[in-house]
Amino acid sequence: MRLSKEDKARNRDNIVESAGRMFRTRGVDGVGIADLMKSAGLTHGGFYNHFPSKDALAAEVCRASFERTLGRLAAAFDGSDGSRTALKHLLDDYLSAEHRDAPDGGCPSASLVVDAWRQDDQIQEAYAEGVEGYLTTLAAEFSREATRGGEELDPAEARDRAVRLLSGMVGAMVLARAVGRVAPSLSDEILDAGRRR
Amino acid sequence: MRLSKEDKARNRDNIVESAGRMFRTRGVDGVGIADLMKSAGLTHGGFYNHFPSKDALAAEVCRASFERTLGRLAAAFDGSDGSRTALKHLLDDYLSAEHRDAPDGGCPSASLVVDAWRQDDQIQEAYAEGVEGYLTTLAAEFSREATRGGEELDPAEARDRAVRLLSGMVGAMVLARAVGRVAPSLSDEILDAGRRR
DNA sequence: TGTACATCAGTGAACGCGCGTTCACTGATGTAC
DNA sequence: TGTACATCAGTGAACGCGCGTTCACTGATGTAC
Repeated sequence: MRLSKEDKARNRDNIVESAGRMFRTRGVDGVGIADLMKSAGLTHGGFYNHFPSKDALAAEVCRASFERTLGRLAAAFDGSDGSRTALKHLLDDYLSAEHRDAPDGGCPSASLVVDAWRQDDQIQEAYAEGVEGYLTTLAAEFSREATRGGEELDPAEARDRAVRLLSGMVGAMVLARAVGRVAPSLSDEILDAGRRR
Repeated sequence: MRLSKEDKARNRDNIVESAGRMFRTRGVDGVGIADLMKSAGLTHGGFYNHFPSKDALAAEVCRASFERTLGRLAAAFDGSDGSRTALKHLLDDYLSAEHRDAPDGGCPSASLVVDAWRQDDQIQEAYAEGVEGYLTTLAAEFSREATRGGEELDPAEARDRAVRLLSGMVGAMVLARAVGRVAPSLSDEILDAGRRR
Protein backbone atom coordinates (compact mmCIF):
# COMPACT_ATOMS: atom_id res chain seq x y z
CA MET A 1 0.00 0.00 0.00
CA ARG A 2 2.20 2.72 -1.39
CA LEU A 3 1.49 6.21 -0.05
CA SER A 4 1.38 9.52 -1.85
CA LYS A 5 4.42 11.79 -1.68
CA GLU A 6 2.56 14.11 0.67
CA ASP A 7 1.72 11.22 3.01
CA LYS A 8 5.30 10.02 2.99
CA ALA A 9 6.60 13.50 3.77
CA ARG A 10 4.09 13.84 6.59
CA ASN A 11 5.17 10.51 8.03
CA ARG A 12 8.78 11.55 7.85
CA ASP A 13 8.04 14.77 9.68
CA ASN A 14 6.16 12.83 12.34
CA ILE A 15 9.12 10.52 12.86
CA VAL A 16 11.54 13.42 13.28
CA GLU A 17 9.08 15.20 15.56
CA SER A 18 8.39 12.31 17.92
CA ALA A 19 11.98 11.09 17.87
CA GLY A 20 12.94 14.64 18.80
CA ARG A 21 10.76 14.51 21.84
CA MET A 22 11.86 11.03 22.87
CA PHE A 23 15.60 11.53 22.28
CA ARG A 24 15.59 14.72 24.33
CA THR A 25 13.88 12.96 27.20
CA ARG A 26 15.48 9.53 27.19
CA GLY A 27 18.62 10.00 25.12
CA VAL A 28 19.39 8.41 21.76
CA ASP A 29 20.34 5.08 23.36
CA GLY A 30 17.20 5.11 25.47
CA VAL A 31 14.81 4.88 22.52
CA GLY A 32 14.53 1.99 20.09
CA ILE A 33 13.50 2.19 16.44
CA ALA A 34 10.33 0.26 17.26
CA ASP A 35 9.47 2.68 20.08
CA LEU A 36 9.89 5.73 17.99
CA MET A 37 8.10 4.41 14.93
CA LYS A 38 5.19 3.31 17.09
CA SER A 39 5.03 6.77 18.62
CA ALA A 40 4.80 8.16 15.07
CA GLY A 41 1.94 5.75 14.33
CA LEU A 42 3.98 3.38 12.16
CA THR A 43 5.67 -0.01 12.40
CA HIS A 44 9.41 -0.36 12.75
CA GLY A 45 10.16 -1.96 9.39
CA GLY A 46 9.43 1.18 7.42
CA PHE A 47 12.06 3.21 9.20
CA TYR A 48 14.67 2.61 6.52
CA ASN A 49 12.47 4.05 3.82
CA HIS A 50 13.15 7.40 5.49
CA PHE A 51 16.61 7.24 7.03
CA PRO A 52 19.76 5.24 6.31
CA SER A 53 20.44 4.61 10.01
CA LYS A 54 19.45 5.55 13.53
CA ASP A 55 22.48 7.83 13.79
CA ALA A 56 21.37 9.71 10.67
CA LEU A 57 17.96 10.26 12.23
CA ALA A 58 19.59 11.45 15.45
CA ALA A 59 21.63 13.99 13.51
CA GLU A 60 18.51 15.20 11.71
CA VAL A 61 16.64 15.42 15.00
CA CYS A 62 19.46 17.47 16.43
CA ARG A 63 19.36 19.86 13.48
CA ALA A 64 15.58 20.18 13.58
CA SER A 65 15.49 20.75 17.35
CA PHE A 66 18.10 23.49 17.22
CA GLU A 67 16.39 25.11 14.27
CA ARG A 68 13.10 25.36 16.10
CA THR A 69 14.50 26.62 19.40
CA LEU A 70 16.81 29.05 17.65
CA GLY A 71 13.82 30.39 15.73
CA ARG A 72 11.92 30.90 18.98
CA LEU A 73 14.93 32.62 20.51
CA ALA A 74 15.40 35.00 17.59
CA ALA A 75 11.67 35.82 17.62
CA ALA A 76 11.82 36.57 21.35
CA PHE A 77 14.74 38.92 20.82
CA ASP A 78 13.07 40.67 17.88
CA GLY A 79 9.82 41.10 19.77
CA SER A 80 11.50 42.41 22.89
CA ASP A 81 9.93 45.63 24.18
CA GLY A 82 12.98 46.76 26.11
CA SER A 83 11.12 47.17 29.41
CA ARG A 84 13.16 44.29 30.71
CA THR A 85 16.15 42.98 28.80
CA ALA A 86 15.40 40.10 26.50
CA LEU A 87 18.41 38.25 27.86
CA LYS A 88 17.06 38.39 31.39
CA HIS A 89 13.74 37.10 30.11
CA LEU A 90 15.51 34.26 28.34
CA LEU A 91 17.34 33.29 31.52
CA ASP A 92 14.11 33.12 33.49
CA ASP A 93 12.39 30.98 30.88
CA TYR A 94 15.35 28.73 30.37
CA LEU A 95 16.11 28.06 34.02
CA SER A 96 12.52 27.33 34.95
CA ALA A 97 11.18 24.20 36.63
CA GLU A 98 8.95 23.71 33.60
CA HIS A 99 11.89 23.52 31.24
CA ARG A 100 13.74 21.18 33.58
CA ASP A 101 10.76 18.86 33.87
CA ALA A 102 9.82 18.88 30.19
CA PRO A 103 13.00 18.34 28.19
CA ASP A 104 10.99 17.02 25.25
CA GLY A 105 10.08 20.43 23.92
CA GLY A 106 13.09 22.20 25.36
CA CYS A 107 16.59 23.20 24.49
CA PRO A 108 18.65 20.53 22.71
CA SER A 109 21.92 22.11 23.93
CA ALA A 110 21.12 20.71 27.35
CA SER A 111 19.23 17.52 26.54
CA LEU A 112 21.47 16.25 23.73
CA VAL A 113 24.81 17.46 25.04
CA VAL A 114 26.01 14.01 26.06
CA ASP A 115 24.64 12.33 22.97
CA ALA A 116 26.70 14.79 20.93
CA TRP A 117 29.72 13.81 22.98
CA ARG A 118 29.36 10.04 22.97
CA GLN A 119 27.39 9.15 19.88
CA ASP A 120 28.32 9.29 16.23
CA ASP A 121 30.12 12.28 14.66
CA GLN A 122 27.06 13.02 12.50
CA ILE A 123 25.21 14.03 15.66
CA GLN A 124 28.12 16.04 16.99
CA GLU A 125 28.31 17.91 13.69
CA ALA A 126 24.66 18.95 13.90
CA TYR A 127 25.07 19.80 17.57
CA ALA A 128 28.14 21.98 17.03
CA GLU A 129 26.31 23.90 14.30
CA GLY A 130 23.41 24.47 16.64
CA VAL A 131 25.68 25.72 19.42
CA GLU A 132 27.40 28.06 16.98
CA GLY A 133 23.99 29.41 15.99
CA TYR A 134 23.06 30.03 19.60
CA LEU A 135 26.32 31.85 20.27
CA THR A 136 25.96 34.09 17.24
CA THR A 137 22.41 35.01 18.19
CA LEU A 138 23.29 35.62 21.84
CA ALA A 139 26.35 37.72 21.02
CA ALA A 140 24.29 39.84 18.63
CA GLU A 141 21.74 40.47 21.36
CA PHE A 142 24.46 41.43 23.85
CA SER A 143 25.73 43.98 21.34
CA ARG A 144 22.23 45.25 20.61
CA GLU A 145 21.43 45.78 24.26
CA ALA A 146 24.74 47.57 24.83
CA THR A 147 24.10 49.86 21.88
CA ARG A 148 20.57 50.55 23.11
CA GLY A 149 22.07 51.48 26.48
CA GLY A 150 24.48 53.85 24.80
CA GLU A 151 27.50 51.70 25.60
CA GLU A 152 30.32 50.37 23.50
CA LEU A 153 30.78 46.58 23.42
CA ASP A 154 33.76 44.91 21.81
CA PRO A 155 32.46 42.09 19.55
CA ALA A 156 34.97 39.69 21.12
CA GLU A 157 33.63 40.59 24.53
CA ALA A 158 30.05 40.10 23.36
CA ARG A 159 31.00 36.67 22.06
CA ASP A 160 32.77 35.84 25.31
CA ARG A 161 29.70 36.74 27.30
CA ALA A 162 27.53 34.66 24.99
CA VAL A 163 29.75 31.63 25.56
CA ARG A 164 29.67 32.08 29.32
CA LEU A 165 25.91 32.61 29.34
CA LEU A 166 25.28 29.45 27.35
CA SER A 167 27.73 27.45 29.50
CA GLY A 168 26.03 28.68 32.66
CA MET A 169 22.55 27.90 31.39
CA VAL A 170 23.41 24.45 30.07
CA GLY A 171 25.41 23.61 33.19
CA ALA A 172 22.64 24.67 35.55
CA MET A 173 20.04 22.76 33.54
CA VAL A 174 21.94 19.47 33.32
CA LEU A 175 22.88 19.66 37.00
CA ALA A 176 19.31 20.45 38.01
CA ARG A 177 18.08 17.46 36.00
CA ALA A 178 20.80 15.18 37.33
CA VAL A 179 19.63 15.62 40.93
CA GLY A 180 15.96 16.36 40.25
CA ARG A 181 14.31 13.12 41.36
CA VAL A 182 16.22 12.49 44.59
CA ALA A 183 17.04 16.06 45.69
CA PRO A 184 14.31 18.35 44.37
CA SER A 185 15.19 21.26 46.63
CA LEU A 186 18.84 21.18 45.56
CA SER A 187 17.61 21.06 41.99
CA ASP A 188 15.44 24.15 42.52
CA GLU A 189 18.34 25.89 44.24
CA ILE A 190 20.58 25.35 41.21
CA LEU A 191 17.98 26.90 38.89
CA ASP A 192 17.37 29.82 41.28
CA ALA A 193 21.05 30.64 41.64
CA GLY A 194 21.44 30.57 37.86
CA ARG A 195 18.55 33.00 37.41
CA ARG A 196 20.14 35.45 39.86
CA ARG A 197 23.20 35.64 37.64
CA MET B 1 39.87 -21.62 43.28
CA ARG B 2 38.64 -19.53 46.14
CA LEU B 3 40.70 -16.39 46.85
CA SER B 4 41.76 -14.92 50.17
CA LYS B 5 39.76 -12.05 51.61
CA GLU B 6 42.57 -9.65 50.73
CA ASP B 7 42.60 -10.84 47.12
CA LYS B 8 38.86 -10.50 46.87
CA ALA B 9 38.96 -6.97 48.30
CA ARG B 10 41.72 -6.06 45.86
CA ASN B 11 39.69 -7.40 42.95
CA ARG B 12 36.67 -5.43 44.07
CA ASP B 13 38.74 -2.27 44.25
CA ASN B 14 40.09 -2.93 40.77
CA ILE B 15 36.58 -3.33 39.40
CA VAL B 16 35.41 -0.05 40.92
CA GLU B 17 38.56 1.67 39.73
CA SER B 18 38.46 0.55 36.12
CA ALA B 19 34.68 0.87 35.89
CA GLY B 20 35.16 4.40 37.17
CA ARG B 21 37.48 5.21 34.33
CA MET B 22 35.34 3.53 31.71
CA PHE B 23 31.98 4.92 32.87
CA ARG B 24 33.34 8.45 32.92
CA THR B 25 34.63 8.08 29.38
CA ARG B 26 31.92 6.05 27.68
CA GLY B 27 28.95 6.38 30.02
CA VAL B 28 27.28 3.62 32.01
CA ASP B 29 25.39 2.32 28.97
CA GLY B 30 28.56 2.37 26.90
CA VAL B 31 30.37 -0.26 28.94
CA GLY B 32 29.31 -3.89 29.32
CA ILE B 33 29.93 -6.10 32.33
CA ALA B 34 32.28 -8.24 30.26
CA ASP B 35 34.27 -5.16 29.14
CA LEU B 36 34.72 -3.85 32.60
CA MET B 37 35.59 -7.17 34.21
CA LYS B 38 38.13 -7.83 31.48
CA SER B 39 39.67 -4.44 32.11
CA ALA B 40 39.99 -5.41 35.78
CA GLY B 41 41.70 -8.68 34.75
CA LEU B 42 38.72 -10.95 35.46
CA THR B 43 35.98 -12.78 33.60
CA HIS B 44 32.43 -11.52 33.54
CA GLY B 45 30.77 -14.30 35.53
CA GLY B 46 32.36 -13.27 38.81
CA PHE B 47 30.84 -9.82 38.74
CA TYR B 48 27.90 -10.80 40.90
CA ASN B 49 30.15 -12.00 43.70
CA HIS B 50 30.89 -8.31 44.24
CA PHE B 51 27.79 -6.34 43.25
CA PRO B 52 24.08 -7.13 43.12
CA SER B 53 23.67 -5.34 39.78
CA LYS B 54 25.30 -3.04 37.26
CA ASP B 55 23.33 -0.10 38.64
CA ALA B 56 24.68 -0.79 42.12
CA LEU B 57 28.23 -0.72 40.76
CA ALA B 58 27.48 2.52 38.92
CA ALA B 59 26.28 4.11 42.16
CA GLU B 60 29.41 2.92 43.96
CA VAL B 61 31.60 4.23 41.15
CA CYS B 62 29.86 7.58 41.40
CA ARG B 63 30.47 7.73 45.16
CA ALA B 64 34.11 6.69 44.82
CA SER B 65 34.81 9.16 42.00
CA PHE B 66 33.35 12.08 43.90
CA GLU B 67 35.17 11.08 47.05
CA ARG B 68 38.51 11.11 45.31
CA THR B 69 38.05 14.37 43.41
CA LEU B 70 36.55 16.08 46.44
CA GLY B 71 39.60 15.00 48.45
CA ARG B 72 41.90 16.47 45.83
CA LEU B 73 39.90 19.68 45.82
CA ALA B 74 39.99 20.06 49.60
CA ALA B 75 43.74 19.37 49.62
CA ALA B 76 44.30 22.03 46.94
CA PHE B 77 42.35 24.57 48.99
CA ASP B 78 44.22 23.68 52.21
CA GLY B 79 47.60 23.92 50.51
CA SER B 80 46.82 27.23 48.81
CA ASP B 81 49.57 29.83 49.32
CA GLY B 82 47.35 32.81 48.68
CA SER B 83 49.57 34.29 45.95
CA ARG B 84 46.81 33.51 43.54
CA THR B 85 43.38 32.54 44.72
CA ALA B 86 42.78 28.82 44.97
CA LEU B 87 39.48 29.22 43.18
CA LYS B 88 41.19 30.79 40.17
CA HIS B 89 43.65 27.94 40.15
CA LEU B 90 40.81 25.43 40.27
CA LEU B 91 39.10 27.08 37.33
CA ASP B 92 42.28 26.88 35.23
CA ASP B 93 42.81 23.22 36.04
CA TYR B 94 39.21 22.30 35.56
CA LEU B 95 38.66 24.06 32.26
CA SER B 96 41.85 22.73 30.67
CA ALA B 97 42.15 20.81 27.42
CA GLU B 98 43.72 17.98 29.42
CA HIS B 99 40.66 17.61 31.61
CA ARG B 100 38.37 17.77 28.58
CA ASP B 101 40.35 15.10 26.74
CA ALA B 102 40.82 12.77 29.71
CA PRO B 103 37.46 12.39 31.41
CA ASP B 104 38.54 9.06 32.92
CA GLY B 105 40.44 10.60 35.81
CA GLY B 106 38.42 13.78 35.89
CA CYS B 107 35.44 15.31 37.55
CA PRO B 108 32.38 13.05 37.77
CA SER B 109 30.05 16.07 38.00
CA ALA B 110 30.66 16.60 34.31
CA SER B 111 31.21 13.07 33.04
CA LEU B 112 28.36 11.36 34.91
CA VAL B 113 25.83 14.18 34.85
CA VAL B 114 23.62 12.56 32.26
CA ASP B 115 23.94 9.11 33.75
CA ALA B 116 22.67 10.58 37.01
CA TRP B 117 19.75 12.04 35.10
CA ARG B 118 18.74 9.07 33.01
CA GLN B 119 19.91 5.98 34.86
CA ASP B 120 18.70 4.41 38.07
CA ASP B 121 17.92 6.46 41.21
CA GLN B 122 20.78 4.75 43.06
CA ILE B 123 23.20 6.60 40.80
CA GLN B 124 21.37 9.88 41.12
CA GLU B 125 21.50 9.55 44.90
CA ALA B 126 25.27 9.17 44.89
CA TYR B 127 25.60 11.96 42.36
CA ALA B 128 23.47 14.41 44.34
CA GLU B 129 25.55 13.72 47.46
CA GLY B 130 28.70 14.41 45.51
CA VAL B 131 27.35 17.69 44.14
CA GLU B 132 26.29 18.73 47.62
CA GLY B 133 29.83 18.01 48.82
CA TYR B 134 31.31 20.12 46.05
CA LEU B 135 29.02 23.02 46.84
CA THR B 136 29.82 22.93 50.56
CA THR B 137 33.54 22.89 49.88
CA LEU B 138 33.35 25.65 47.27
CA ALA B 139 31.16 27.89 49.44
CA ALA B 140 33.57 27.48 52.37
CA GLU B 141 36.46 28.52 50.15
CA PHE B 142 34.55 31.59 48.91
CA SER B 143 34.00 32.60 52.53
CA ARG B 144 37.61 31.93 53.46
CA GLU B 145 38.95 34.03 50.62
CA ALA B 146 36.60 36.87 51.48
CA THR B 147 37.66 36.78 55.12
CA ARG B 148 41.31 36.71 54.09
CA GLY B 149 40.64 39.77 51.97
CA GLY B 150 39.07 41.51 54.93
CA GLU B 151 35.59 41.40 53.41
CA GLU B 152 32.26 40.25 54.72
CA LEU B 153 30.48 37.50 52.78
CA ASP B 154 26.93 36.41 53.53
CA PRO B 155 26.89 32.55 53.70
CA ALA B 156 23.87 32.50 51.40
CA GLU B 157 25.81 34.60 48.91
CA ALA B 158 28.82 32.28 49.20
CA ARG B 159 26.58 29.31 48.51
CA ASP B 160 25.00 31.11 45.58
CA ARG B 161 28.39 31.79 44.08
CA ALA B 162 29.42 28.17 44.61
CA VAL B 163 26.34 26.97 42.73
CA ARG B 164 26.99 29.34 39.84
CA LEU B 165 30.67 28.43 39.69
CA LEU B 166 29.90 24.71 39.55
CA SER B 167 27.16 25.24 36.95
CA GLY B 168 29.52 27.30 34.82
CA MET B 169 32.34 24.77 35.05
CA VAL B 170 30.16 21.75 34.35
CA GLY B 171 28.37 23.52 31.53
CA ALA B 172 31.57 24.64 29.84
CA MET B 173 33.09 21.17 30.17
CA VAL B 174 30.13 19.25 28.78
CA LEU B 175 29.73 21.73 25.92
CA ALA B 176 33.44 21.61 25.12
CA ARG B 177 33.30 17.81 25.01
CA ALA B 178 30.11 17.79 22.98
CA VAL B 179 31.74 19.67 20.11
CA GLY B 180 35.35 18.57 20.66
CA ARG B 181 35.85 16.13 17.79
CA VAL B 182 34.21 18.11 14.99
CA ALA B 183 34.84 21.70 16.10
CA PRO B 184 38.05 21.73 18.15
CA SER B 185 38.51 25.49 17.97
CA LEU B 186 34.97 26.15 19.21
CA SER B 187 35.68 23.65 21.97
CA ASP B 188 38.84 25.51 22.98
CA GLU B 189 36.97 28.80 22.84
CA ILE B 190 34.36 27.53 25.29
CA LEU B 191 37.04 26.52 27.77
CA ASP B 192 38.93 29.81 27.32
CA ALA B 193 35.84 31.94 27.88
CA GLY B 194 35.03 29.96 31.02
CA ARG B 195 38.51 30.51 32.41
CA ARG B 196 38.18 34.27 31.88
CA ARG B 197 35.17 34.25 34.16
C1' DT C 1 -8.12 10.86 -21.12
C1' DG C 2 -7.61 5.87 -20.32
C1' DT C 3 -4.92 1.81 -19.59
C1' DA C 4 -1.02 -1.21 -18.26
C1' DC C 5 2.85 -1.57 -15.71
C1' DA C 6 6.63 -0.20 -12.66
C1' DT C 7 7.57 1.81 -8.36
C1' DC C 8 7.84 1.95 -3.60
C1' DA C 9 5.79 3.04 1.54
C1' DG C 10 4.32 0.35 4.87
C1' DT C 11 3.98 -4.39 7.23
C1' DG C 12 5.62 -7.83 10.27
C1' DA C 13 8.60 -11.85 10.52
C1' DA C 14 13.34 -12.82 10.82
C1' DC C 15 18.48 -12.33 11.51
C1' DG C 16 22.52 -11.70 14.12
C1' DC C 17 24.43 -9.63 17.85
C1' DG C 18 25.50 -7.98 22.46
C1' DC C 19 23.69 -7.22 26.69
C1' DG C 20 22.69 -8.20 31.99
C1' DT C 21 22.16 -12.00 34.58
C1' DT C 22 22.25 -17.05 36.09
C1' DC C 23 24.32 -21.38 36.85
C1' DA C 24 27.07 -25.75 37.49
C1' DC C 25 31.57 -26.49 38.34
C1' DT C 26 36.52 -26.12 40.31
C1' DG C 27 39.67 -25.95 43.81
C1' DA C 28 41.96 -23.01 47.26
C1' DT C 29 40.69 -20.76 51.62
C1' DG C 30 38.65 -20.56 56.05
C1' DT C 31 36.99 -22.98 60.09
C1' DA C 32 35.29 -26.39 63.47
C1' DC C 33 37.00 -29.88 66.13
C1' DT D 1 48.84 -27.90 65.83
C1' DG D 2 46.70 -31.05 62.47
C1' DT D 3 42.82 -32.75 59.94
C1' DA D 4 38.29 -32.92 57.60
C1' DC D 5 34.86 -30.41 55.71
C1' DA D 6 32.19 -26.33 54.37
C1' DT D 7 32.53 -22.11 52.01
C1' DC D 8 32.86 -19.31 48.20
C1' DA D 9 35.71 -16.38 44.30
C1' DG D 10 36.50 -17.12 39.89
C1' DT D 11 35.39 -19.50 35.30
C1' DG D 12 32.98 -19.86 31.08
C1' DA D 13 28.81 -21.69 29.00
C1' DA D 14 24.10 -20.61 28.75
C1' DC D 15 19.59 -18.01 29.02
C1' DG D 16 16.35 -14.67 27.65
C1' DC D 17 15.73 -10.38 25.89
C1' DG D 18 15.83 -6.23 23.10
C1' DC D 19 18.23 -3.97 19.80
C1' DG D 20 19.44 -2.18 14.79
C1' DT D 21 18.86 -3.82 10.49
C1' DT D 22 17.14 -6.77 6.49
C1' DC D 23 13.77 -8.90 3.69
C1' DA D 24 9.72 -10.87 1.08
C1' DC D 25 5.39 -9.35 0.45
C1' DT D 26 1.15 -6.24 -0.44
C1' DG D 27 -1.31 -3.07 -2.91
C1' DA D 28 -2.02 1.87 -3.86
C1' DT D 29 0.45 5.52 -6.35
C1' DG D 30 2.89 7.37 -10.12
C1' DT D 31 4.02 7.20 -14.98
C1' DA D 32 4.75 5.89 -19.88
C1' DC D 33 2.18 5.34 -23.83
